[in-house]
Amino acid sequence: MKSEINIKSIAEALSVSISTVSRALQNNPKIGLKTRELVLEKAKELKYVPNPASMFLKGKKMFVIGIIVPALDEEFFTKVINTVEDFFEKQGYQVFVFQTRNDMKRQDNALELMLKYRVDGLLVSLAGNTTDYSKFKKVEDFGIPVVFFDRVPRSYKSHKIKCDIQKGAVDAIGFLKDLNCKRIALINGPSNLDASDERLNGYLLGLQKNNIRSSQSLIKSCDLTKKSAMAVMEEFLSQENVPDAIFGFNDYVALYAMLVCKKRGIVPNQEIKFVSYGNLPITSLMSNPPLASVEQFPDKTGMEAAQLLLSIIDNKVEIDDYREMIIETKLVVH
Amino acid sequence: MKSEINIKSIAEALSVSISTVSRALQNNPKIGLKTRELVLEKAKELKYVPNPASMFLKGKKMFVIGIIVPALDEEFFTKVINTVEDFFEKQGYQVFVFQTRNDMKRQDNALELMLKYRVDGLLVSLAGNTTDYSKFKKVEDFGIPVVFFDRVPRSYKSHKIKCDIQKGAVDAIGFLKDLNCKRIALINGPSNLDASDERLNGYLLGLQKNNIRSSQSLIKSCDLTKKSAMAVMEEFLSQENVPDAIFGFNDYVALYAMLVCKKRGIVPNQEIKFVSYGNLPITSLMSNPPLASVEQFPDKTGMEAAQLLLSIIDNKVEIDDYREMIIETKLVVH
DNA sequence: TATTGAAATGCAAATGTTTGCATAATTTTT
DNA sequence: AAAAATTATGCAAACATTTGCATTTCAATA
Repeated sequence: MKSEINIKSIAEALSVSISTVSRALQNNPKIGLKTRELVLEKAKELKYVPNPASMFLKGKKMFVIGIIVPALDEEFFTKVINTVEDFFEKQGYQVFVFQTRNDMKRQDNALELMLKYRVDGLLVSLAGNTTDYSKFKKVEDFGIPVVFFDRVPRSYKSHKIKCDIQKGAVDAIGFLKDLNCKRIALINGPSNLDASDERLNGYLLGLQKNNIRSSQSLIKSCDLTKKSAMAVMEEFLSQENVPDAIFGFNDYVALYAMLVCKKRGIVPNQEIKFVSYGNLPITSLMSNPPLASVEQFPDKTGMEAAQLLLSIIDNKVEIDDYREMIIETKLVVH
Repeated sequence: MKSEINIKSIAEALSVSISTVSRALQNNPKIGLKTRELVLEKAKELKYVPNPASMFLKGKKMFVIGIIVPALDEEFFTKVINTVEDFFEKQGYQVFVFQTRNDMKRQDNALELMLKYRVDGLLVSLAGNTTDYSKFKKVEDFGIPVVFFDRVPRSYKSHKIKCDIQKGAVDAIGFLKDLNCKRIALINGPSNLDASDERLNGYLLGLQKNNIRSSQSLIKSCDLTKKSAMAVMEEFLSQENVPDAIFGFNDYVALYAMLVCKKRGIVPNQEIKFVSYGNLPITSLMSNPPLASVEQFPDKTGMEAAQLLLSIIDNKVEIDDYREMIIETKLVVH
């Protein structure tokens, strides 16, 4: 009901055939210059907007990429998005964004939308509570390639670009050991995240390598919200075995934990040292950022994921020739 | 070429007519229960995905809303996005996001995409360098309603939800006056932004109301990047007339300016007081946040914009019965 | 002038789905 | 048992555009 101008309207207004109009609009050289100009002019005059239906009917490419992230208010993801956009724009694609806010239902809806809009490819960082991958299967069965990045599925077979979380953890623990920390606590993320598992493993491995005894009382999880992270920190400060270092799931968690210290008059990074993941620019605004943070290179992650996706779209890599890539991490000391 | 499964495949597989399949998939009660179940089962088995072409051909609603913002890494916009999503999800719509990164060309591309995908409505916060509104005209002529929020066009007629920037500035200056500040500097945004004009006007009005003489040397602009904001602050500190207060375009600008102070050993908010716009949660993580910040209520902005857009979509408000709304601001002292 | 060749344009089929109308099958009523 | 009412299914047109093939138009050549 929106606009009733179609190529037929233009054809009638100019007394030419529909095919002539169609070809003129595509700048087909078979159409004479005069006719072509007339058509283009009339199209503008009538405010013609092509109906995408035929694109879908004829199975044409849409030149659109979808990117699904857990959250838009995490700097890591916006950095990835920017890189992906820059890359695909150069290739003539547009990128649109969808956030799941860590909800699988929203994620599934997003996948249906991508299917409906026939995107040419999909980059995904998983919602935290993803338990069922059938929608991803559906998308891929349909022929739309999916590349996971950062928060990648544990067992589901697919293309994956992830960073070496474990090595980052080992480095971080080593750094704290050198500062003579002995009671290093981990504020981890939710247990259903693969990323949490890897942090825990890296943390334990790091302790082991540095001959530090691990303790159940120094390992706690939060759901990554401010409230939850602060509550966990309160627990640490209230218990008998008070940590002398905090290893945060990411910079935000560390910053939230620091807030609790400040509230209690404890100056961060003195009695209690902080390290975390992300090395996000936001920390550069703080007077007391974490002493060190594991850089995860969102630019590189985004670039690798985008390049892999394009290769699959261009049939240079088979859609089911699943590739995995590990992005190196680096502990950055501030 | 992606998937060749259509309702015809299902119809043939079950030896029923295409119309029966179509109706069964729509849960049309005219179709017998057994048939319906058979069809649904077969559809799943064959991994049928409906072709959106017919939606477009028949002019059906897509139940999709687009939202275009200048940047995803500004907390204000992600908050608006969250609110808009929550609202529209309840109404059965999906929301997809596009960022322009303050580039009009990207914005125009995004508008073409919205047209191509036939979104039911559009929420837009303008790219900084928007000079030409013809693409917006095109979208609206086509019948897709557009509601601008926060960064709204100055002269282009449209639906607009914006906040009372000027009053915020006057309040902020009053606050600084009470702290005995006499040389209040403004670090404004780029001059092509309407939001910059309003801040300047509010700033000047505030000075006037408080009997403070304005000075050209206390007004500078940056392009909102960290580098640019810090450069401006350097200038202020190097010039003869050193400010005793900084009024920042937003919290980020103020935080960047504070970094310069710290680098020079000046403790922020002592010799030089800071106030800004946004009252963003991020400032709560700082040990020295701006003394006060003008809250712009992203939730309210998003909600009002979403509600207005829905009213237009539902034909409760005519698309060209342009509404404007001013969201009150509030100076929040930390 | 007739013939050839090229350029410009038109016809009609094809694409996937919905839907009003028609028909067929079944059940209910007389 | 026949007629009427109900239920289930099918036919075919409609939607906007593209495109292979056919046709027309016109200019150039023989």
